Amino acid sequence: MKRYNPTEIEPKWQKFWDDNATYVADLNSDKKKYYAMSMFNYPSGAGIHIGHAMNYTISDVMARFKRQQGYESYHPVGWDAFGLPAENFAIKSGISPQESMKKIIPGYHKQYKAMGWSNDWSKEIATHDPQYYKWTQWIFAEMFKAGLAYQDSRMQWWCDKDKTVLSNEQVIDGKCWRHDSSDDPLVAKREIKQWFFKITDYAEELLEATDALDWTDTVKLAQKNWIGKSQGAEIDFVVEDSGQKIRVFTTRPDTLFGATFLVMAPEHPVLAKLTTHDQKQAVDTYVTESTKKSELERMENKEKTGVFTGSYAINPATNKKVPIWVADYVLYGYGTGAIMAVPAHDERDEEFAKKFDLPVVQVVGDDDCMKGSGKFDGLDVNKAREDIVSWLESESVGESKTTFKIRDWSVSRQRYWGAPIPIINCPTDGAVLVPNEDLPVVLPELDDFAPSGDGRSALARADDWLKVKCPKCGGDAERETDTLDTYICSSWYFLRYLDPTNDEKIFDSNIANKWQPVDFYNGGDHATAHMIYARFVTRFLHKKGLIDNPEPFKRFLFNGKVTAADGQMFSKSKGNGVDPLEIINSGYGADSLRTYLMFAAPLDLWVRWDEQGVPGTYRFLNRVWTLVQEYDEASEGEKSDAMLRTVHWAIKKATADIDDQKYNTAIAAMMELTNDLYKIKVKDNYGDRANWKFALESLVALVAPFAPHMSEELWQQLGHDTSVHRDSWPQWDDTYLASDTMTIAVQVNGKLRAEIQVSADASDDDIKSQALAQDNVVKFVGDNEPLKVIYVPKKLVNVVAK
RNA sequence: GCGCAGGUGGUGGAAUUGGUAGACACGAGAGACUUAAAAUCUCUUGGCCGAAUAGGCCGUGCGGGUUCAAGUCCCGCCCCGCGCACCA
Repeated sequence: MKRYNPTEIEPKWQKFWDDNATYVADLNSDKKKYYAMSMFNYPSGAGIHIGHAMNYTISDVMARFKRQQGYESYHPVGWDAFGLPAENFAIKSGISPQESMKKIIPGYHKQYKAMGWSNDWSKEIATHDPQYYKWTQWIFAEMFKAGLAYQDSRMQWWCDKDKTVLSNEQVIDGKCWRHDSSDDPLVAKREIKQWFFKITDYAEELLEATDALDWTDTVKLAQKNWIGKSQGAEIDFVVEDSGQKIRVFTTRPDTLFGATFLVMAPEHPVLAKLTTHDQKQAVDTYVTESTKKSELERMENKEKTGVFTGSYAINPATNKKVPIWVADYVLYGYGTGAIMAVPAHDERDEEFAKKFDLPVVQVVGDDDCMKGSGKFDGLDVNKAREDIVSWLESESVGESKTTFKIRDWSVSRQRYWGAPIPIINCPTDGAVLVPNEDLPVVLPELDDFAPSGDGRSALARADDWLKVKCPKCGGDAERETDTLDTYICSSWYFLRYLDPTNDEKIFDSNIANKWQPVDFYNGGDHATAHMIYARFVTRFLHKKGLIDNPEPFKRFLFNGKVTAADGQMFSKSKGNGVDPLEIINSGYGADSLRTYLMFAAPLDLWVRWDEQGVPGTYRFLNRVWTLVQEYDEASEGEKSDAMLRTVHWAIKKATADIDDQKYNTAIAAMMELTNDLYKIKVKDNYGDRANWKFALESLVALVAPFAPHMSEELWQQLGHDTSVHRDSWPQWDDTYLASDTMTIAVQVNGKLRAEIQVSADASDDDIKSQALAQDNVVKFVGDNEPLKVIYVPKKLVNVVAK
């Protein structure tokens, strides 16, 4: 008997699938989900593509496997794209993941090398995909034409390790998203001129559309919080003497009469103007110190700090003088960067007022009605809010205003890799778009990829590439040296996948509309950034009339991750990671690992790594294997249909569970089926060839999404010459699930006292009287007449007695 | 602080959404095979009483409640985890 040996089987089928990629991906099959799961035949799929992400090893594993498979490089779009959803797209579009991977692989390693990363794969030479860059650049160009891409100089997060700016979304706990280990530095802010996408223009509609999404509430809420809409008013305070206006944003215009001082952010541009001579030194010192502090330090220090500017403004409602302070608890990036402080009705202002002994004036009573607010006294706060805003507007000292927390998306990166921004900077014409016919702008080959040190990328040194003629005036000009955030690439790859070879346009709308939106998108760690960007770009393309549906993903599941046994995240610096390759190569194989990761817990739960887990699923796969081997060696014998009931039950259960993304219970059903078949084969010794063939084929096909290699091998052994991954999903037949008898639980006062077997067509009364006749029921009911007998059809009888 | 999701055996987790709690697996124990071990196969495994695969009592974080019936619903606590966090 042949033994189960993953080390031998897995490479064999990997090669087979590589050679027959389009054959495996069958567009016409309606077994989408099944395909989606089983398609990805790289062993790395164990860790990544079929569920729980082993978070820290993603890059390494991908790179190593790409190299094993003969690919020279990979890209984040790559691993995003290779996930479950990507397989979906690959299938829908009729191309294989391998094929799509070849399409979408811009360079990466060169930059890593430049960063001094030590991974051996960084030695590899990068390749770029001009086609993919071309359409990413085209999106930039269209955004630019629509006024949605603009350049601005502002303070921006800066990662010293990558020598690049980061978006707000890429800063996690004060650290760069790529460098977030304990030994990595905190990021700081720098003033840099860079490109932005005006995602704020879409804030309102992104927010409004969020509720209708069929996503989990947690993720929807994260999106809403990130967009962070607040309604309120902007109000002008005039500085005494100078006449300078200071505009503040508040969500509580009703408390205007209680505004007893103003607070400005240290970065506020008019601050210097209104600081008095006496206070100048104190203010300057404070501003310098607080800008030096990282935002994280500012947040950690909850103790309020601040300095008086020496100036006063007039509260437009009370006409009273209120002092103007500077304090870093006011954020320059939000609202107007200045606030009216109402210590009576705002905790933070109250804290500040207490510390610096500033006046507190109550303007809302316990009854939620206004007081001390002149003609607005007695009004309900909600009414007062409206009335005060109308009054402000009529007096031209303020207006109703809605503010969002979300900022424009910073898309410039000072990295070598990534699609170059298709802009030419001309001394006379300014920023000029590279004409469409000149796209793509391809990265030049360089020997040294380190950033140029002046805040620009390595591209600044590529003279031949850099120096060009202005498309408008023909004069000498230079290319933009920033490249685009790779998040842009991952914001639309799912659309390109549908039509990956189109040279004419970004994708064909008819094809895209046929498949969009994505039915089921499974990812990790993408509750905000990626999901908001992808929604934004899709909406933009929708507005351009390229795609009907403005939302990219119908369902989104944020899968859990595997953590170390102590619950901590895997991390390189802690050295507590688990390398999927080690497990695979130690003889258990990728199939066992994949199956374990799916079996350990529901997909959205985080699981702790358990060393015993993979041996467990290996044992299960081994049992499946053995069944097929023994069947092969057994000979014709007695007829038997003992296995059919359990087979049909398992097909039904597993199919429903997989549809529901309940992979753990689907696998449990397959294990039950296997255990049952073991018991049956002892009795009939595989005598009924036809029934056993059906049973084993069904089992193998069910297991295939989780253990694609082994199933393929067994499928061939069972006499097929087509792939198990092609239209093999078994059908169940309900007639085998019907039973002549059923088991009814019998309770007395809700406690289980007996079980009875009754025929399936027994009448309710019959069942009730049988239940009442049980010895144990009689014992507990006693002599008294039962008060009530409840029969829950096909389940239980509950006798209510005194 | 705000929000979200949870709390079930020694462990990971099941439970058709109000209907037999603990599926399946890990771990543990026993047996078969073996010179032996590993592998494999079979059985046992929530706690307590009991010879029992007779039956009983207790049991889903804690305290109350609704119901014929509560892991599931309601009220009040406690504890872990995650996300956001000086957003005016």
